[in-house]
Amino acid sequence: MYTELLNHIKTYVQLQPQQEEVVCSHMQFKTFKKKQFLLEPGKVCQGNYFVIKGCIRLYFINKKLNEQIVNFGLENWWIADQDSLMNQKPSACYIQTIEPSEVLLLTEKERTTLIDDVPVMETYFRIMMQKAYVASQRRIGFIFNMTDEERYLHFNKVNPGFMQRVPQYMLASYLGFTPQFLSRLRAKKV
Amino acid sequence: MYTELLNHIKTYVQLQPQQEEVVCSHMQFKTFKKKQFLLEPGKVCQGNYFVIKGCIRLYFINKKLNEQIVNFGLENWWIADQDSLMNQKPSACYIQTIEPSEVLLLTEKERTTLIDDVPVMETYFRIMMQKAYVASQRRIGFIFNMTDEERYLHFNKVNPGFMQRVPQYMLASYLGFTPQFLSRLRAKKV
DNA sequence: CGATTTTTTGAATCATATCAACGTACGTGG
DNA sequence: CCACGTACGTTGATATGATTCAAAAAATCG
Repeated sequence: MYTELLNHIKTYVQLQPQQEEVVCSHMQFKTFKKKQFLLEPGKVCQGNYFVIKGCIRLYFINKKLNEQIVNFGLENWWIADQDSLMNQKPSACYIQTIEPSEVLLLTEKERTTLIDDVPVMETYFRIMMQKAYVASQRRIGFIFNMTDEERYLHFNKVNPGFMQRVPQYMLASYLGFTPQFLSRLRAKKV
Repeated sequence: MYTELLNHIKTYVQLQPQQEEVVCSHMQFKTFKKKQFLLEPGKVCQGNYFVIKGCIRLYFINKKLNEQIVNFGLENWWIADQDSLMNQKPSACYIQTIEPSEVLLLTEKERTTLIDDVPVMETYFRIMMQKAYVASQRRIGFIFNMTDEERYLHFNKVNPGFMQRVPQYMLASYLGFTPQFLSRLRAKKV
C-alpha cells in the first residue's frame, strides 16, 4: 500500500477501501540513484511516474545545444512526457533524477486496466490533466507578463526552498534565461 | 443534434446512437455577434464553449494595461477559462468573439450530469485536457527556444490563413510581442 | 586532494520594446 | 451611399533587458 499516492488520490476522488489495494496493485515501485535516467530521447515514455521521494526533471536539448527544462517532479507530483505517452511516439526528452528518488510507475497499459477496475480513476486523471493544463497556462501568462527578474522573484516566493534543492542553472533553464543572468540577479539582491 | 460536436467526440471515444441525443440534450446552442463577450472579469466562467462557427479569443489585461491573448477558439475547439471553471472562482479574463459565432455551451453543472448519463464522456474530457496540456507544453517550448521571428514563421506555417482571420495586433499578443514588431517582420518578408 | 561541476564577473553585442507620428482602411450614422 | 471618425497598421529613433563569450573563482565529489 502506497499511502502517499492513496492520500493524493483521495484529495480529489472517493476510493473504497478495497479499491485502494487494486490501485496499488497496478503500480510498480522503483528506486533511482542521483542522475539516473527514467526516459531518454528516441524511446516511448513508459508511463506516468508518481514521485514518493526525491526530485526529478524533464528536459530536452534545444537548438543551441543547451538543456531546456520543461518541468520538475517533486514529492506527490506526477511526471511524464505526455506527448510521447498520449501519441505513443518516441520522446524528444530526458527524464532524469536530480536527487536519489523513489517513484511509482503506472504504465500506459496498466493505466487502462486500472480504469476498467476502478472507473473513478478516470476522473482523477482528468483532474490531474486539468490541473497541469491550468498550471502551464499560468506559466505562459507569467512568461509574457513579467520580466525575467519578476518571474524569478515570484517563483522563489511560491516555491521557497526550491533553490536549495536544484542547481541554479536548472532553475535558470526552467525560468527561461541564462545561468549568468540568474547569478547577476542573486548578486543584486544580497 | 449537433453533428460537428458529435463527430468531434467520435474521433476520440465510441458513442451509441441513443447516447448521441443525450449528449446534445446537455448543450445550449448560442449565437453571438462580433465583439460580444461570453465572459468578463469578476464572473465565474459559465462552462466550456464548443465553437461550431466563428472565432473567439480568451485574454486578460496585463500589468502594462495591454491585452494579453491566452488562447484562440476556432471551429471544433473548446474554449473556456479552466482556472475559473475548475476552482469556481471569479475569472480574470475576457472571452470575446472576434467574428460572429455559433457555440454550444456546456455548463459545469451539465457536464457533471452528462458524465453520469454517458460515462465515456469523462474519458473524452480527459483526452481534451491532455491534448490542451500537451499543446501548452509545446507552446512553452517554442517560447523558450525560438526567437520571436522564428515563432511567427512557425505559427504561420502551422496555421496558414489564420493571419487573414484575426487582426495583426491579436496575433502579436498571442505570440508574445508588440504589434510594431510584427509589422516590421512582415515588412522584411515581402 | 585533485578533478569536475557549478557559479560569478566583466565587456561587448543583440533583439525587442518604447514612444511618437503618420498612413490607411473600414463601418456606421446621416 | 458618402463622409467622417475610430481602429488598425507602418515607420523611425532611441532605450533597455538579456545574451554571449571568456575567464576566474568557488563548491562539490570520489
